[in-house]
Order: sequence, then C-alpha cells, then structure tokens
Amino acid sequence: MSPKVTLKAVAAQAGVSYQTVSKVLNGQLQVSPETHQRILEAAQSLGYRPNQIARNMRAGRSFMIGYSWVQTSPDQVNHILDQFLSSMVREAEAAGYHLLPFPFHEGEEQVDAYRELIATRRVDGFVLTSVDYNDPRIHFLLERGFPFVAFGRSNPELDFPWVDVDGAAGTRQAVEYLLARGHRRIAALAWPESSRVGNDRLEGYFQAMQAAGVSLCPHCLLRGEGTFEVGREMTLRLLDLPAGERPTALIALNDTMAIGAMYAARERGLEVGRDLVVIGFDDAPMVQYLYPPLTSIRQPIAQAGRKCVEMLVTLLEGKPLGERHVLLAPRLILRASA
Amino acid sequence: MSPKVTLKAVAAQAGVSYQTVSKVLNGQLQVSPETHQRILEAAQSLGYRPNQIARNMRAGRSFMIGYSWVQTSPDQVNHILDQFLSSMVREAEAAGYHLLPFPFHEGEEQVDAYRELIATRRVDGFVLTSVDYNDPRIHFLLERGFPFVAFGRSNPELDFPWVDVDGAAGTRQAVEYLLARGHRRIAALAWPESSRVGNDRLEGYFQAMQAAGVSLCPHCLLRGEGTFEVGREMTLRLLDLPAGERPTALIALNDTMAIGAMYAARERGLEVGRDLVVIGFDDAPMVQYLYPPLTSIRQPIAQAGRKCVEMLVTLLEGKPLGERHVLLAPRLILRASA
DNA sequence: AACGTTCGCGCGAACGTTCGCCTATATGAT
DNA sequence: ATCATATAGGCGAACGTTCGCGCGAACGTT
Repeated sequence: MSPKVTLKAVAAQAGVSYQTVSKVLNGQLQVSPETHQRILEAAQSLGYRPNQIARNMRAGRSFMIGYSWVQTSPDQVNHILDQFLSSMVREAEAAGYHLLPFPFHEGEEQVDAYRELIATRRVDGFVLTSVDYNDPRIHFLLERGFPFVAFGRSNPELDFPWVDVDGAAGTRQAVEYLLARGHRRIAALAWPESSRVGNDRLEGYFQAMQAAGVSLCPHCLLRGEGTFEVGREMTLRLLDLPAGERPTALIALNDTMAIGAMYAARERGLEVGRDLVVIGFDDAPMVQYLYPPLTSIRQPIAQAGRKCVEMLVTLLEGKPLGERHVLLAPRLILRASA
Repeated sequence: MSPKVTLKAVAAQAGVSYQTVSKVLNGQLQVSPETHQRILEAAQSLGYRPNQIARNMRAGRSFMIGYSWVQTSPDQVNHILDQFLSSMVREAEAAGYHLLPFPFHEGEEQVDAYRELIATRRVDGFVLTSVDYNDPRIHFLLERGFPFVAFGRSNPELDFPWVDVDGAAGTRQAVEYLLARGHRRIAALAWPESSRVGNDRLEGYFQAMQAAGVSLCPHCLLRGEGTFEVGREMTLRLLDLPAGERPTALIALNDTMAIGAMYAARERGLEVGRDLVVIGFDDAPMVQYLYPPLTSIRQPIAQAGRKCVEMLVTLLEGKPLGERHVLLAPRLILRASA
C-alpha cells in the first residue's frame, strides 16, 4: 500500500487493461458482472485511490479555489476567519475541491499574486473578501474572464457574482429597536465615507430614523477608523455635548469601536445600558463577556462561506448560476448593553 | 496570454527544442549567450509561467502541506488561527509550497482524512495542531513514515519533530511576578489532568511556588473545562473561602476562564487589580479592552507557524533537520489586572 | 593529422489519468 | 447465409514538465 498503487497495479491483479479499470471505476463502461467484480475487488484489496495530481493533469484543472485574506494586526481579532474558512473548506471538499490560501499583498502587487496563481494553473477560481469600491482584483478578474465569487459588493456598475450580508438591514433593525425603546438622540460611530461596507451599514441607520420621522441629532454622526481608540474619542466628544444634545443611545459600525465607547462611558462615570445604550456590529465572540455584555449584530458568516463556494463551484462546472447575487440577513443579538 | 503558454510555445518562438527551454529556464543547461537571450526574451514576451500541475506530475509530489484545525464553537474565538495560518502560508510560499486546509473530523474518522490525502497524493506532509496524549494522528503518521511536524508535544516516548510554546515558562514568569509583588495565596484555574497543555502550564506554577518555598494554599488548585462559566464558578468558590484562606491572586490557564474570574469578582463587589489580581493565558487580542485590561501570557504564534513549516519543508527536501524540537518562550504582558 | 574533451542542444521517455476510437465476439434481424 | 447492431474490452494518445542520454561540432593536445 505504501508503494504507489496505480491503475496498472489494479489492472494487473484483475487481469484487464488499466484503461478498463479507469472506466469501470468511473462508471463509464459496462462490463460483464464477473469482470466488474474482479476489478472492484482488486481495487479494494490494493487500496487503490486515484492520484489526484494525474487527474488534474488530465483535466487541465487543479480543483483548487484560491483565497486570500487581510491579516489583522496582532492586537485585532479576526473572529470571522475560522468560521468562514471552515465553512468554505467543508463545502469545497463536498464538491471535490480544495481551498488554496495564499498571502495577501497590499498595493500594486496584490493583483500579481492572483495573476501568478492563474498563470501557473494552481487555481480554477477565487473567492474574494474585503472587497471595496474599485477593487483592482475585481477589475482584473473580470477582464481576464476568470471565475470568482466575492463576499461583499463593490461598485454597482460592475457585474459579478457576489454574496453579501445586508448591513443596512442590520443597523435598521438595531435603530428600530432603539426607537421603540424611546430613544430619539441616537448617535452613530461610522467609518470614513470611502468605506463601502460602512456606507451600507450607515444606510440602515438613516432609513430607520427617516421612517420614524426622527431627525438626526447634530454632531451625532461621527466618522473615523474603526479602532478602539477612535471609538473612545468619538464617544467622549458625544458625552461632552450639552445635556439636551447628548445622545442617549449609540450604534457603532463595529464591535471594536463599541468597546471603545463603553470604555469612554465608564471614564465619564456613566453606566452602559442605563445612562448610555450601546450597540455594536459583528458580534465578536468575546463581546458576550464584556461588562455589560454587548448587544451586537451577528452576520451569518458560515452561510456566506458555503454560498460563495457553492456558487463558484457551479460556475466552475459550467452550470448556470441560479442567483448571481445573494443578500443574507444579519441578526440583532440583544444583551445588557442595550 | 490567455491561451496556454507552454514550453513548446516558447521553444517555437526561440527556435529551439522545448526541453532546452526547460533546462535553460531552470539553469540546468549552459547554452550560447545568444540562444540564452532568445529563450529568455521569448519566455518573457509570451508571459510563460510553468504549469504547476505538470510539475507536480513529473515530480510525483504536490508541494502541498496539509493542515486541519479544530473549529471553535461560534461563541469562542480562535484568535490563533489568523496569525498561525498567515505565517505558515507565507513561509510555505517562500519555499515553493502551499497549504491545503481540510475539514477537521472528530473521533475514528479523523485519521481517515489524513489517510485519504496521502493516498490521493494531495499532500507531501502535514502540520498538526491540537495534539494531545496518544494522538491517533501521530501514531498513524509515524507508522506510515509520512512527514509531519506538530505544533505541540505529545507522549514523551513518541519521537517526532515538534515546535511548542514553553507553557511552564509562561506560568512560572507570571507566578514569579505575583510572588515578587508579595502575593502568597495564589490560586490556579486549571484544566483537567488529561490535558497535556494544561499539565505543562500548571508545571510552571508548581515550579515557581516551590522555588520560592511558598506552600500551595489548600483549595487553591481548581480544575475544569476552560470556559467562561467554569472560570466564573471556580472563582466564586475561591472568593467564598474564609478571609484567611482566600487567595489574593489568581492565574487562569486561558483567557476565557480569566474573564469568568473577573466577572465573578465583580459579582462579589471586588475590584480586579486591587482586591483580586488576575492573570490569563493566551493574550487574546480583545483582553486589552476589558475593564480592567487583562494581564496575560502571549505566545509567539507566528514564529511557531513559520518554524513548523520551515522544519517540514526541510524534511520534505530530504535535508537533515537542525533541531528536531523547538521550544519557544512566551511573554508576560502586564496590564492593569495584575 | 589524429584523438580525447568540452560545449551546445536535440530526442525519447516517463509520471498516472481519461478519452476517443478500434476490434473481436456474440446477438439479432433479414 | 448475410449483414447490421450491440457488447466487452483493448489500444494509442494526450495533458506539460523534467531528466538522462546521445550526438555533432568546436576546441585543444600530442
């Protein structure tokens, strides 16, 4: 079993040609019941397993799906990765594919990594994450006509298959909840306007406020990088507003800023959940252990990963895509902070 | 460029045989300067890149490293994964290898996944994590003589290459720090005795206490699964001890239990860092944002990932391994909780 | 002038698989 | 008896690469 068991070995044992073994095992040839039996037994007893490299060679494809992700800084957490990767790997394996993770490069050379994987025929398609407006990878792959599915949308005029979480629906849900609890001055800690995901999430905030006929409080929309420190500083500014203008609730476009907000509230001697209500976004695993536990919006990450691979495999098999765009609904997880 | 550029295409353009192109590009054949130039230019202008599938076919290897990890439950965080995976992927790529992630299976069928990847020749070697005593994968791979490197030790009598973090050194550092600050009753929230990693980390606790000549306080060593809830309950039990027996400091073998401990302290109206000192283990990215920020022990994960791949690649290239066992030192990260 | 030696390059083979085509025998219809 | 047809399985080729061997020409030595 350790020396390579090839079709020829099985054929020798079964007393047929190796091509016949191939066809029989792949169900492409009808043979006499006895021969069929002999071949199956030989394959079984020798422990034959097809050499995937040779299969790839013959098929001219690698049955690999390229995937690259931005590595978070060591003090940030990528709680997404485990779920997303695991779900993709499982879905891919079920379809006879595997994932090929490769290092993420910033800037100009980013597309080079994709080009190289295509040129060396290491992958049959890509799953993209962290896409943004005018993502060079999308332009490149569309131009090359190379199969890919993106987790996340980009420019509306670019036509490509994607799966995304409906961020607007998430914040809308959260803001509606806050409005129903009587809050009127609801602040938002947002990302810079250049962030597509940020704009999506923010949209739900506007929608909910407008639908309720509640005008935005002045100074209540703050933007910055989504870090703890930025969240803290923005919140301190909000809390220093005169009493009548000060927001009673706050929604952050990610958990890290929400945690910064909670920290700021404590610095001002306020109790989160009572004096200031805070809602985050992402529902990172640890936020349930914060004091108080953070209300946040959870994305169906595993489902997204499965869907991305499922769609990509459909493309790779040359079948028509049922739905080119999939929008998944996030869920508000209520905890003591709101 | 989109139609396949093979050696033959380059050869046709350069006016030589395709085998010559191969050898020249691989630096295995000395040719006249003019021919050399012609070949390089042809390869360049056509954008030739070797077909990796064919290379694998020829070499009889896949240049892939199999890796599988236990998926944490959705409410736990695997902050390790991003760093570990990224570092491995980078190191592998630099050596001409790629990572092949595959789904983790529990129980009996776990080894089957490894067997299948070997039989179908999809991987040349494995990196193992989450190894424990009598890990069936280690037994299987040793028996097969298939190359692998483990991140984590197993039974002492099993001889295989590994990289590990010196957990004992980590807790020793932490306990020495606590002792130097005057603490004498130092509790430990530990894992069940069946956990190898737990025993390693606990060892440092014993060593430091013994070296200082401080006897362990009774009831101060508690064991359980490393969850928030277990950490909380164990700490409540400690805090309910009579004043003279109650520990003044506590070290948890992972951050999740430490966070449970902080929660328990708050429930009893104690202030962490003043009334009860808490140290965690792992230094998960978010613990810096807890209130108070958690002192914890950080493992050099990226370094471990690089080392694992480096050693495995050395094995795969048939070179002798400099060091079969690598023990990396963790670092105590001091914050307000201790 | 004859003879090794090096240089520059071509040629055939092989890795293991799948696919299309071919052949020989058996089966049925005319 | 003849011919078309189906059945069972063999055979050659190809995917793109690398590797070992061979061969002619140029070169230097005696």
